[in-house]
Amino acid sequence: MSASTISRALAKHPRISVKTCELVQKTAAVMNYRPNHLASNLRRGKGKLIGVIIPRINRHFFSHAIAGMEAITNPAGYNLMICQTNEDFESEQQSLQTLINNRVDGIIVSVASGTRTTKHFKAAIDEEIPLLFFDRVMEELDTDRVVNDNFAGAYAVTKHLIEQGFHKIMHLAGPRHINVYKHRYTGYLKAMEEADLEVSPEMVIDDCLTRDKGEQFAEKLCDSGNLPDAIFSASDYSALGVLLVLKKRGINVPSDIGLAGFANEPFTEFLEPSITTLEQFGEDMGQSVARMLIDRLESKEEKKFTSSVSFKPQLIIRESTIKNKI
Amino acid sequence: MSASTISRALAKHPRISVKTCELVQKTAAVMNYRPNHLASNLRRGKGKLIGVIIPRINRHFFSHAIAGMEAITNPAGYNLMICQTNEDFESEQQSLQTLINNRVDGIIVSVASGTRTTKHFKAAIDEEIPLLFFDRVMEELDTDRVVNDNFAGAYAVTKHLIEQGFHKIMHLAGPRHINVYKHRYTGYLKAMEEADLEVSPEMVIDDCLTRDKGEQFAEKLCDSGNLPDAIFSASDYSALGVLLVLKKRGINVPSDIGLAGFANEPFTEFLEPSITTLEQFGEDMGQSVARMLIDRLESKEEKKFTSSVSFKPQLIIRESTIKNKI
DNA sequence: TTGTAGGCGTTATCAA
DNA sequence: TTGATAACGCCTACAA
Repeated sequence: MSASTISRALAKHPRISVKTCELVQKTAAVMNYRPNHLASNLRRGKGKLIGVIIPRINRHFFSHAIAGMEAITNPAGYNLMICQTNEDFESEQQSLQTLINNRVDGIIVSVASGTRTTKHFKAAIDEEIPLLFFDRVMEELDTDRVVNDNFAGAYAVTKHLIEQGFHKIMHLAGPRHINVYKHRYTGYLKAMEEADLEVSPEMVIDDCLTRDKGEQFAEKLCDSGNLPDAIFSASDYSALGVLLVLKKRGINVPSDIGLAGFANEPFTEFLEPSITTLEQFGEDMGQSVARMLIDRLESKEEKKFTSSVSFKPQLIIRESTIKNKI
Repeated sequence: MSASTISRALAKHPRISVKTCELVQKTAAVMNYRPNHLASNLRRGKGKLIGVIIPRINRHFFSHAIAGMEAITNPAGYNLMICQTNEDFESEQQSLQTLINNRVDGIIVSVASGTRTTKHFKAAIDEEIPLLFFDRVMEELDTDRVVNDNFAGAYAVTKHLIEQGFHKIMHLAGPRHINVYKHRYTGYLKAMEEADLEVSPEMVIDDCLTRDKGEQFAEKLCDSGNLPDAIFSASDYSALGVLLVLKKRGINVPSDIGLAGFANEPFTEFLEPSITTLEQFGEDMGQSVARMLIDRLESKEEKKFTSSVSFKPQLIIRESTIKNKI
């Protein structure tokens, strides 16, 4: 029997008799045949490789996202090539080149905070390598994407704070050129506006996403003596920093000041008080984006439109925002 | 100029003139030549692929380990193919087959807790695929490995507890057929023995590694009314479970009972009291094992002996074991 | 429905 | 020191 017949039988090609097909499959199993992916890859010019560019592998959200992607890509025969940018633009640019040189089948990107231009992504687009964004997107580019509805999340938590009786609510923000932080900001604004609460410029603190930054901010805030009713931080880490300083200073959360974060980092559950935050379903999002890419890669007709999936973060209400214990 | 000359020039083959070599390099750069890894892989019969089998990607320790491995393998041109076992033996066996079928260059394994036999690893050894163990090893197999010195870690923390005046110290243990938990157990035993402290069988609780198990254990313990002086858990998660129950029951840590965990999970720092534990340097360990594998793959002469690196966990003393605050 | 033949890009071997 | 050739194993256009 010729190699081509076998190849076709194994690939379940339609123009092959059922009998032959079954015979081949059985014989292949018996003689423990394993197709050589390397040869197949060369022939097809594709490596069954998916590139992933993320800020950091070992953050809670991203490690869960990777787990989700692997869960989809591995059984489908694709490998992941994972690159970390550490939020650095140069590194992102370089990772992209590496992936292109490796002839990856597709690229999933979560943009570094240092990135402000889309030029480097053109290289992938020029090579006709499908480019998908995950969580952190370049909104100017019309590509497949899986994101969080950060606006809804921020809106929900701010509204919750307001309903709890907090009125002067400050916001610890991230760089506004990143969709994620922009939307957390606008969601906050929207909720405040709807409640007729004023947001003066000094109520929004820029570039305050880390524990250190949160601590510095809280120290200054306490020194000023002019406390808000509550603080909604775009990051659990800066919320952590704030809480630690407030506790040190003897300011009670939530009775003196409410506090909420974003991302449901594991530690938020165990702080005292536990911190209200938003769960982001990283694993599901990872699965979703991987499925989206594989669909695009394996669908017969070229897809002419882009898909966009948005996950709604889940508000997790904890002690730090429940003003009046029952 | 012939393809072979160019190939040799690019590979810096010794039998090629310096002039030609330079010319080729320059020309390649000018015309933006990118070698096709796929073809090279086929020819060499190797895919520059490293398989990784771990219990779970998204655990703190393992996600850091992966980050460390990527940091080494990526620049060296290797990709990682990551498989999760979820501690299940079947899944481990299957992952191993998948990796072998993918013609990986080498395999790094952290054994699932469900695994009790080494038979399935023979397949990799038969195929002459280098097999390395990471953290969780099969001690019967003589392979390259990178591990924690769990004995030293457990010994150190137990000794610390004893020095703090805790004498009746219980141990929450994991499955003894896994080196990691066996050594945490024996390290504990050794420290107790050296201090002439008795360890009766009921002082060692088997299969108590999760938050749930820790809670169940603590409930029973409290009901019994017979509290030890301290508890050393082989897992931060069961230590967490214990702490939550003790707090609920109004038992003070550390003044009523001391508590220590293992692995320095991020939440241990923020619990109240913060928990004494051991840091495992996952990222460094990941780098180390990746380097070890690449060395083996790329060294000219076949290595005839196996390497073993042991990292010493760092004792991190926190509130949960400081009996007398100053 | 099946077989034949050629080529994907690289590299090892042999010959020049 | 360089060039020609073959082969890695699979896939597909074309022929039968």
